Amino acid sequence: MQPSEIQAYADAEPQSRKAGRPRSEDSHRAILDATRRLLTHMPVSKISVEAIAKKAGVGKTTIYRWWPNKQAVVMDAVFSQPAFHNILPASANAFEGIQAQLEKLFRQLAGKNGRMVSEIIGDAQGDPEALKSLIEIFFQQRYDALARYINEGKESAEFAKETDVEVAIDLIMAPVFFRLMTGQDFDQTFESQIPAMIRKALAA
Amino acid sequence: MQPSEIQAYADAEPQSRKAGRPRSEDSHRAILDATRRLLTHMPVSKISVEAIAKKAGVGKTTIYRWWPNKQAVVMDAVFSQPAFHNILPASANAFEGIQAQLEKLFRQLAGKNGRMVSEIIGDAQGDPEALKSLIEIFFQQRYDALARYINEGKESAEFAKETDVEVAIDLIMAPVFFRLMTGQDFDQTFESQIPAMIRKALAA
Amino acid sequence: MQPSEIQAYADAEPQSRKAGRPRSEDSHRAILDATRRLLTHMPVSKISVEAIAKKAGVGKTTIYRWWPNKQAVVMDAVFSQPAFHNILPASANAFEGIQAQLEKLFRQLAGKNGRMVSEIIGDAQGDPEALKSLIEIFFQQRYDALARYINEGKESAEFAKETDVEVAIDLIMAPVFFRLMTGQDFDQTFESQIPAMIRKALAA
Amino acid sequence: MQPSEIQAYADAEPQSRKAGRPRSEDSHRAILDATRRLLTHMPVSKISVEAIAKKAGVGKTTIYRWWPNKQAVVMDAVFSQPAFHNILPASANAFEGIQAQLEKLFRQLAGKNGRMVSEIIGDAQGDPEALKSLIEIFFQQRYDALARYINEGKESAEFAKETDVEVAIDLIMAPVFFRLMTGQDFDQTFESQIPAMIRKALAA
DNA sequence: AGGTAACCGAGACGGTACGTCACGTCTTTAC
DNA sequence: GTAAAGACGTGACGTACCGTCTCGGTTACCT
Repeated sequence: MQPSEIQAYADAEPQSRKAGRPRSEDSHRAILDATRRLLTHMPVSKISVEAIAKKAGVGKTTIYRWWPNKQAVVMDAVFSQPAFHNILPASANAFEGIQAQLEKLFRQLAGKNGRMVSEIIGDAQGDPEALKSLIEIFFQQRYDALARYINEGKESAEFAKETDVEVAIDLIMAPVFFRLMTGQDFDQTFESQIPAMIRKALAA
Repeated sequence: MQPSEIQAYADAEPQSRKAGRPRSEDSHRAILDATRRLLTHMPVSKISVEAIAKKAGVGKTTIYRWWPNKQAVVMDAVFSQPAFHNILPASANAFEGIQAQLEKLFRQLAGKNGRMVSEIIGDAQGDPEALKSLIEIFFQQRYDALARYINEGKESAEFAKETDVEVAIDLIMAPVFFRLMTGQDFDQTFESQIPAMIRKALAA
Repeated sequence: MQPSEIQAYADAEPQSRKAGRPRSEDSHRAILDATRRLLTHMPVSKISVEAIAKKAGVGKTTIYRWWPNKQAVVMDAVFSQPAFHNILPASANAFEGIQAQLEKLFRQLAGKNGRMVSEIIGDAQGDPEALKSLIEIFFQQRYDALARYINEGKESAEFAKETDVEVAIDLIMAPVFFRLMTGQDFDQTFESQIPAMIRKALAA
Repeated sequence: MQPSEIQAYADAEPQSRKAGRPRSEDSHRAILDATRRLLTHMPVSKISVEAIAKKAGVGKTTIYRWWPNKQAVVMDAVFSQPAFHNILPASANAFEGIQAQLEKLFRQLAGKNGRMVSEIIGDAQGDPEALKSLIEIFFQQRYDALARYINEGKESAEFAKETDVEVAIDLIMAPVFFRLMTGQDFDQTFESQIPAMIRKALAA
C-alpha cells in the first residue's frame, strides 16, 4: 500500500461518479503543499489548521471535510511524498533485505523529514485513533517487508528458527526511531554497527 | 541525579529562611498528586494546568512559579514516583546487568505508566528544551547504568571490542520504547527474546 | 396586490414561454411548505436555507434561483397563506372599516403567526431592501385600506378635517405591532379599548 | 433604574472586595466605546464580537465573560449613553407629562440612534431572553413614567376612568416605534398630531 | 425525432463568525 | 512575601451557514 492510498479520494472509481460538485483536485494539492511548506519552517505543534487553510487559499471547512484533524493532514502531507515510498531493491538473501530496509530508513529519516516523523509519532501518543492510522500509513508496509525477509531467513536457516517475527521487527526498527526521538542524529558508526548487530542477533 | 532534583523547590535551604509566608509544602504535594490522579483518567494532552490547579485546590500562579509549563509538572509527577527510581541489583557479569535493566524497564513501563511515559516522550518531540530535560530526568541514569555494563563487558571480553557504547545503548533501550510507542504491550515472548537477541548482538 | 405576487414566478407570462425545462411547481410548493413547518418549531433566526432545502428535498440552488435570501423565502411562506389575505367586509361608516381592519389583524396575528410576523419585521430592521419589500408585501394593502376609510371619514365629517392620513394610519396600526414586539399577547381589554380610543382620537 | 445598572459591575459593594484580579474598568469602557463606534458605521447585524474585541484591543473571552452575546453588548453600549437616560421635567398635569415623555422619545430616537434601537428591538424578536432584558433596560422606565401620569390623570378626572393603564401605555408608545420600524422618519406633522390624538383618545 | 436550453438534486467550494478552551501573565486581597 | 483567586490578551479549535459553483441528469419546447 502506498501512502497516497489513504485518501479515499484515490479510490474513486472513474466509471461511477457521484452526484454533486466533484472534489477539487487543486484544493487537495494546495492543502498538502501548504502543509509541507509550513512544516519546513516550524514544528507540527506550531502549525494550525487555520494557517494551512490561509496558506493554501482554501476554506477551513474544506480541510475538515477531508481530514478529521491537523494530525491527519500532516501525516498525509508527509507520507504521500514520493521520498517516503518504500520500494526496496531485490536482495540476494534475507539479511541483505533487512539491511536495504534499514538504509532506506536512514535516508528517509535524515534531516528535517526525521524531525517531522518523530513529531508525528509523538503526536499520535495519547490518541489511539491517530496511532492506528499512523501504523497503517507508515509502519505497516515496513513491517510487512521485514516480515518477509525474516521468514525467508528462517526458512533458509540464515536466521534462528525460534525467532519471533514481531520481536525481530521491533529489534530492527526500534533503534532508528529511538535515535530520532531522543534527539540524536544518525552517524556513520550507528549506520554501520546497527545492521551488523542485528545480523548477529538474528543469526542461526 | 534523582527525579526529585528537577524541582527548584527541593533546593531551598532550610537555614536561610526569608521573611514572609513560607512556601507551602502542602501545595507542592497536592499539585503532583492531582497531576498523577488526572493522568490515570486521561492522556497528557487532555490535561490542562487549570484542571491541575483546580483539582489541587491551588492557584495557577503557584504552579507556574515552580514549573515552567505543563510538561514539566507532568514529568515531575510521573518520574518522582518511587517506582521510577532506577536502583539495580548487583550483577555477576555485564549481560546480567543489562538484563536487570531491561527487566526493570519492563516492570516500570507496563500498563498505565508505560502509556504516560510514551505520551511524555511524544510531547517532548518538537520542543528541544523539553526533550533535553526528559533525557536528564529519565534517560540519563539508564544510559549511565548501561554504559557501565557495556564497558565492563568489553573489558572482560564478554562483548566485542569494536562495539560502540552509544550504539549498543540504543540497541538495548530502543525495542522497549518502540513497543510502547507503536501501541503494543509487552508479552512473554518479547520479554524473553529481546534480552537473548541483545546478548547475541553484543557477543564477542 | 396579493401576497403571492411577490413571487417573480407569478409574473411569468404564459404566452411567451422560453425553451428549456419549466420551473418545478412541486419544488416551489415543497420549499414554502418546508419553511412553514420549520417556522412552527423554531424562530426565523434559527432556520437556515440548508435546513429548508433538506426538509423540502430540494437543492439549495433551487431556492437561491427563485428567492434572493432566507428572509424572502420566509416572507413568501408566511404571507402567501390565505389567512393573511386582507379581505375586509363592507362597512357602514369609516370607523367600522377601521375596526374591521383591526379585528382582522387581531385574528391574523394571534398565536404563532404573530410571533412569525414580529420576527420577520425584526429581521428586516437593518436591511432597507428587506424592509421595503416587507412593506410592499404586507403593510401596503393594510395602509391602503385604512387610508380609504380615513379619507372617507374626513369627508363625511366623522373624523377631524385636520387629521393627517399617514399619522392616523400609524396611530391605528402601531399598538397592534407594538404589543407583538414587546412580547405581550392580545387580550380582551386591549382588543376592546384600542378601537375605542382610536375612535376618540380621530373624532371630529 | 438607569441603563448602566444592568451591569452587575456597578453593583459591587466597595467595602467587601472579592479576591482575585478585579474587573478591568478600562476594558469594560473600551468594549462599549468600540461597540458604539462600530454602530455608527454599520448595522447591528454586520457587527461581530470579533470586530468589537479587535477594535477595543480586548480578548473575545473578556467580552463573553461579562455579556452573554453580541445583542447584550450592543444594548448596553447604546442604552448606557447619557442621552438615553429618561429624566423628565416636572409637569403641571398628566397630559403634559405624557407629552414630555413623547418629546423625549422623539429626540432620543431621531437619526442614527433610532436606527440602532429599531435594530435592537428587531434582534430581540425570536429570543425571549433578549426581549425580556430589553424591556428591563429600556422600556420599563418609560412604562413606569407613563403609568404614573396615566393614573394621575385618571384620579384628577383628566382622563377617562375606565382607561386601562397598560393599553394606554401601548397607545402612547406604539406610534413612535412603529414609525421607526417601518422606516419612516419623524416629521413635524407626526410630532404634533400624535400627542394631540392621544390627548383626545384618553380624555374623560 | 433530435437538439438544446433551462431546470433540478447533490454537494463541494472560499469565507465569516461563532462560542469555547487553554495558554501563560497580571493584579488584587488574605494570611 | 507567598498564596488563592480569578481577570486579562492571545490564538486556535471545530461547527454552522452563507451564497456560489460545478457536476450528472431531466424535461419540454422548438425546430
